Amino acid sequence: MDTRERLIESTRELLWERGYVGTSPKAIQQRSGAGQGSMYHHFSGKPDLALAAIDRTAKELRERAEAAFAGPGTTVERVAAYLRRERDVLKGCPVGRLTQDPDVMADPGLRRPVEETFAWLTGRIGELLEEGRAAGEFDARLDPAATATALVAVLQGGYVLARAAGDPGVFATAVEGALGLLTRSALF
Amino acid sequence: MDTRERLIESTRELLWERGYVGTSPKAIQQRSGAGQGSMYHHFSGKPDLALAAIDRTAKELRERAEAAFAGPGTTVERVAAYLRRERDVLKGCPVGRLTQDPDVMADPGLRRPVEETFAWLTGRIGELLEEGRAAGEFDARLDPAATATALVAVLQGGYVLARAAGDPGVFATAVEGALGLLTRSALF
DNA sequence: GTCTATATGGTGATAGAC
DNA sequence: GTCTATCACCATATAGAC
Repeated sequence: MDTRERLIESTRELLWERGYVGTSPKAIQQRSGAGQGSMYHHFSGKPDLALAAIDRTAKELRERAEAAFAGPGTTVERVAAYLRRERDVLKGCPVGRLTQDPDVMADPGLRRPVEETFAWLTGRIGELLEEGRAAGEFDARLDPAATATALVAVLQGGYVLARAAGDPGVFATAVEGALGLLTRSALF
Repeated sequence: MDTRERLIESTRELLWERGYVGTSPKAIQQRSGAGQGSMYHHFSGKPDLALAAIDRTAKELRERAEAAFAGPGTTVERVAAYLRRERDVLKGCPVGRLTQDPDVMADPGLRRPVEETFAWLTGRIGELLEEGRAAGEFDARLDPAATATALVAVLQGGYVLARAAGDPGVFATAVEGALGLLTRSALF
């Protein structure tokens, strides 16, 4: 892995662990093993490096979601597979945590990938639920878009509650609670 | 409002807006109009002041929730009233945002009120749903505790999605999506 | 590409006068 | 109780040699 690559990967880790405000160029240099001059040669500064890191993290989230959605089963089963996917729960969502970072939200360039990621994810799950509704997989009175938004919110909130409790099981409980509601409505 | 009080209130605002890592003693002094010496006279330092602020914010959240739960209607209606309560959506949850702050989670004293708040809220909603189930308000196969966890997660995740989108409407959509699921299951 | 030197301002506090 | 002085260190770079 070359220096530029190590800088991006170290920044991704630090943004996940400490957020944008809590991540200093010095910390990035130390973790990546790159020097001051090296970092400013490859990137114009902290925002530029953070953008490269955030873009990659957002892309990765999207690819993992697509992989789960492409699996076998009914549409509801594929959505459930994504919700139940293995996760580093106590570390939180590497994209969702950025919404709490005032300096990220204040910078349109840094904010865009965050906004796009959730718009895409919610829209994609909404499409799947729409298909499921058309196939008669659950109560036709449910609004696919609103239900999709609620499911993505359960994931993001599940991270919050699990971190508060210091227990990854809380995330799983939230997901199963939501799937229980969706499944009950599937048995109408 | 005396100096001590202004220090606590200013810290509450700053923790909400910028988090613990993003809030400096200097910023607190400027917002409160208190001097350096004044702040260190009333509090031993940043963690001590943050604890006073977090405790008060947690207490407030609890009181507002109790007020909604004590309203009229069936238990499901009272839970719905809490979920739909007016909120400063784009500012996020003043307690939930602290779970993303590594320095808060690393300090047991600061972390305790956060942990207790969510344990209490989830447990309280679980009790209400348990009552509702006993009263036949919804599908008896639903697990009240898991459903309560999912509902609280929808709130916390709703804040995240609304901030990502820059649109408070997304929070409302998530809540209505979740209530739609709960209501459909009430019509079993 | 990478290094070291240098710079301005912020962070989180302590000391002691008033 | 509040103020000013002082401090050691960190944040976020820029400059220019190698």
